[in-house]
Amino acid sequence: MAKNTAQVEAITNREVDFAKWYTDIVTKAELVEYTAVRGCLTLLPYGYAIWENIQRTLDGWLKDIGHENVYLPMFIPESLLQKEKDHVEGFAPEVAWVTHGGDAELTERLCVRPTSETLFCDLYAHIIHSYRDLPKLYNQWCSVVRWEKTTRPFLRTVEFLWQEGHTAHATLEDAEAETLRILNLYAALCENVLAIPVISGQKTDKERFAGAKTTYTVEAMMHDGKALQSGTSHNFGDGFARAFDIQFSDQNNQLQYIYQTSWGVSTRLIGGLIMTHGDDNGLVLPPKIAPTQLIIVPIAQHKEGVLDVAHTLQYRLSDLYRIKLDDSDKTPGWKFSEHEMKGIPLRLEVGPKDIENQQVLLVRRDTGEKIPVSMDQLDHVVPRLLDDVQKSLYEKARANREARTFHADNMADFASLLEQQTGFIKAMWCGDQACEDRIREQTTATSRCIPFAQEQISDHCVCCGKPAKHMVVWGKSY
RNA sequence: CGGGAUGUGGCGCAGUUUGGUAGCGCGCUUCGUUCGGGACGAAGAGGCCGCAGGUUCAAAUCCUGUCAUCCCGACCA
Repeated sequence: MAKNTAQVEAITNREVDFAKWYTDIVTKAELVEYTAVRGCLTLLPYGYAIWENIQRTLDGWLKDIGHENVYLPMFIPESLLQKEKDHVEGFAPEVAWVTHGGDAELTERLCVRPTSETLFCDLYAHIIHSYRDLPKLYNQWCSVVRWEKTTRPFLRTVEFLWQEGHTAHATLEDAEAETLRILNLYAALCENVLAIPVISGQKTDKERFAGAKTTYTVEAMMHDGKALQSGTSHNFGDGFARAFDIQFSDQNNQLQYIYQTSWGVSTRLIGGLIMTHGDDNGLVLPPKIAPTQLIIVPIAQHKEGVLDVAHTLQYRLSDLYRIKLDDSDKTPGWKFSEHEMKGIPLRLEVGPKDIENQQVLLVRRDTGEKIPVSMDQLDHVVPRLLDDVQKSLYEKARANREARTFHADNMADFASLLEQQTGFIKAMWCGDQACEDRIREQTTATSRCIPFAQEQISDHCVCCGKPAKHMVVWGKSY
């Protein structure tokens, strides 16, 4: 069936200009509104609702495995930020400073938190004294500020919402287990809820978090083949503990440094959702995260009985699903396009003819497939379709990633593969940062991660030819 | 931070070259007719032309500065 051209022209074609398409979606789907401050966006109700769903899901999971939420200040005294050398070097260039309170200049300037490691360390130094105080499994939902030079909605903004978990443990092994436990949680969030396939692995030293011993990551591939770092989990070892002097007495009354982790996901995940599933008609949301899972569009709603039936259906289904009825006075065609732009997974059309036949028309957002369903079958069909949309979106994204993932055994192949198309390159690496730097210079690709699922592509480094240590996934990133 | 582009009713744009006091489409309001893929008609409302200086009798238009947005780099856990 031919699509009406008006709606196709409404947003930039995805294959023609992916960046423009993306910014069209974030505004036209009413996710964000630009503000007077560069890089700071208003999250509109629909965008914020997606975040609330992500938040609700992850927050529940974290609490299930013993984490507690806290809230620490948004200001960090300069002296505190300075305590861990690598950390401050990593963040100092992009922090915002508060220098005045009212008219009075502060004796010590305060930075607006770019992340809260230093505050958590300060806290832990105060409240951890004994092995009985461990572990501490704290999480914070907040916003942070990083004075980024270039910004893009959701992907990189000056202020953004996130959760940051900060945990303290008695041993390195406990910290490592926590780091990986959270990484798995992030992978599950991405794959099972957001339908975004990810590659779990370890960051190279070059890409590691400032002050961390080890950084793990879940890396996703967007529709255009670029990588999106979707969540990170860091094992700090006892580095911060030594810098902040956080010690506890163990069972043998010996003073020991604590071992710490930190981990976070942010509203960047919403950018991931858009760029993974969206199409030329707008956003496409997986049912598990969609603020509205099914939209009811009455046809000829002014006619006797139509709205009554629509309301009855809404009432009947709304116990189990997030449902809305659009009884505004727009035309049906307008509503179809609008709710497609918003990515609502299922549409239910009901009009006079349907009522006569005791049926409705269900339309899938992901495929456009139209499915007539008799009203008494709805309770069975809707959950099955929502489940199928969820799975299809994941499979489609996975297939795209596989189609854009290549192996390279030498630099010529590496470069020419990336010239032909954007995607992931799996290639062996010797572990030397000089090779990592050279690859970036020659191809603009960076190491995304050293996947846990290693493959033996060859036995030598793709760059220098020396014996290889790891298979690394490389790609251009957001 | 470097290179490029763009800022004109809510949105998208024309007008800038050649200075003369702002226009189109969509959207918005009201009424009527419509309603299974962004309906139609009629009547309305809405703009110190991003901001600040300057040149001029006169600036959306010329000059300087500045801010913002987008693209490409650099930077970025």
